[in-house]
Amino acid sequence: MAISQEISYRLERLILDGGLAPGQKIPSERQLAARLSVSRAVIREALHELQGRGVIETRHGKGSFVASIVPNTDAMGEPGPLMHLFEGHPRTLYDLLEVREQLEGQAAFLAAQRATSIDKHRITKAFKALEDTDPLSNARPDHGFHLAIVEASHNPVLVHVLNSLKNMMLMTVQASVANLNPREEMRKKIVRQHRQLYEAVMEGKPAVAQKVATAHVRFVSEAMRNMEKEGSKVIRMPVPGDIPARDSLQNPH
Amino acid sequence: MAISQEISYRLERLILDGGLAPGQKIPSERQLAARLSVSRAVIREALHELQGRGVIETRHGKGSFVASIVPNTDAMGEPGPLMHLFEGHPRTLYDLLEVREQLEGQAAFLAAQRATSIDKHRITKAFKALEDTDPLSNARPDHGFHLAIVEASHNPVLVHVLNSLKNMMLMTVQASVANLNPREEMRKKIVRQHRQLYEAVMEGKPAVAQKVATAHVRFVSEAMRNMEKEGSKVIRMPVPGDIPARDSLQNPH
DNA sequence: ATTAAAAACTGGTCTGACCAGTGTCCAGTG
DNA sequence: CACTGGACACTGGTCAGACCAGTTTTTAAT
Repeated sequence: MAISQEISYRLERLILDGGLAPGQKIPSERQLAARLSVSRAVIREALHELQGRGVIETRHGKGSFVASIVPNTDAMGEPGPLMHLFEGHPRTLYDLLEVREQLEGQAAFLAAQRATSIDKHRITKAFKALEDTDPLSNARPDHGFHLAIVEASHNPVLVHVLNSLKNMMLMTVQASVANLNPREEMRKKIVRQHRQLYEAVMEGKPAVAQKVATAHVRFVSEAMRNMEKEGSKVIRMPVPGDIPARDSLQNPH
Repeated sequence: MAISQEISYRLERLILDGGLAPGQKIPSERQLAARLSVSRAVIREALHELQGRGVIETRHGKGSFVASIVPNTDAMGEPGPLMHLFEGHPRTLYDLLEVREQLEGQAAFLAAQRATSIDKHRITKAFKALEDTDPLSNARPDHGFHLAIVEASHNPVLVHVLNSLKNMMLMTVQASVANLNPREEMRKKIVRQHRQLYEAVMEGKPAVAQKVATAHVRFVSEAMRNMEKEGSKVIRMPVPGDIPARDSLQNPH
């Protein structure tokens, strides 16, 4: 194996095993090169590898620093090996929505087909909560409504996959409702879509439910696209310097 | 932003957006350096970054190659977040196929819509391998054919999700082809379905491709259901120490 | 035609130089 | 005295050319 890779592994293990804390500065390239008796080039290559892996961040004139490790582990679903796809690639968001469009439609279809009276009760409850809520803070009800429908599909695999996708979205996007609702026309359209979806599921019309749900996701997706064109930042990228405050631990002056 | 990062970004977008297909060779470092008017060093740094991100693989003396998207990263021994769903619930297999039906259809749709000439070449190659193979041992070609189509969709999220589902299936089911092919009528039907799918994708008929792919999965699913009724064991419970070859995706050599 | 050596690729490493940001520290200024 | 400015000593970023080490292709001898 190449030297640069051995070094990148050694450094990564050093970091992950706790030898170096997030935000902490890594020795300079020249120091590492001297210390490990290799050229500066291989050090730089090793560091770039770690950089690509998100383990460190490098700032011109300052040095390289251990990146804050993904704060996962919370009750939410796995951060996933997919996360790296997002870094700097807004397009992936739309890939994601493209898939969601399909699955959300299927969920609606199955829900309309299989929902039991208990499911329907839950869906109704969630729907009313959605209607009664202040548009400004209705991210949670919105989620709850869709979740109720997905669960009514009685397909655990579907539930899991959609849940994963949603978690991935939450990590990259400001909640869509929070972005879209402020615009009155859009808000009204979304409310109508929700109502149509609700009714189709309750009345047991799978084909209609699927169509409405698919259209709903597509609508949201395109709305985001437009907003992006208008300059609003939809994607939230990891920005250097976004890893603040930890430096204070480090520089004793 | 540093030049090396701009380059790595450009290359990655090129790859994800379909300019370069998995397994394909990337121009040599010296060529890239000359073409982009930068030193070889920055090219190497950019490539190391992509390497760290798992986008490419480099082999001494041969060159750098686009990695099969979503190869592993979480691989090796991970039981997987979903595995617990299966324990003692054969039904989940059909839930899984239900979802796959939808996604495989979408993949076919997108592939028919977006496949580049390179994609088409790979698909054709996989298809011919499928036709030329002894039905008894054609689990791999079958997999390769479907994978080629999915990757031609140029939606990394879709690739990842389907790959996850497929891994789950491999852990629970004897490869469907191995079960189904012995029955001559079924084998013929499946071969015809494959051919239809192939032609629809190659001729750029998204709607047809989607329909055929969906029908194909459904057919396999129902065939399994029937076999189960007849007493054949389809489900294979996960056994410790089983964890079969996840590397099934890895290509090029 | 077969085979073995040679040449022409590929990536991997080294060296030493210079450019470009950042922070420090000290002299000269008000 | 406080303050500003600039030299200087860091940091990473880029460049050039050389050579080593695998791989493939071409060539030449059998």
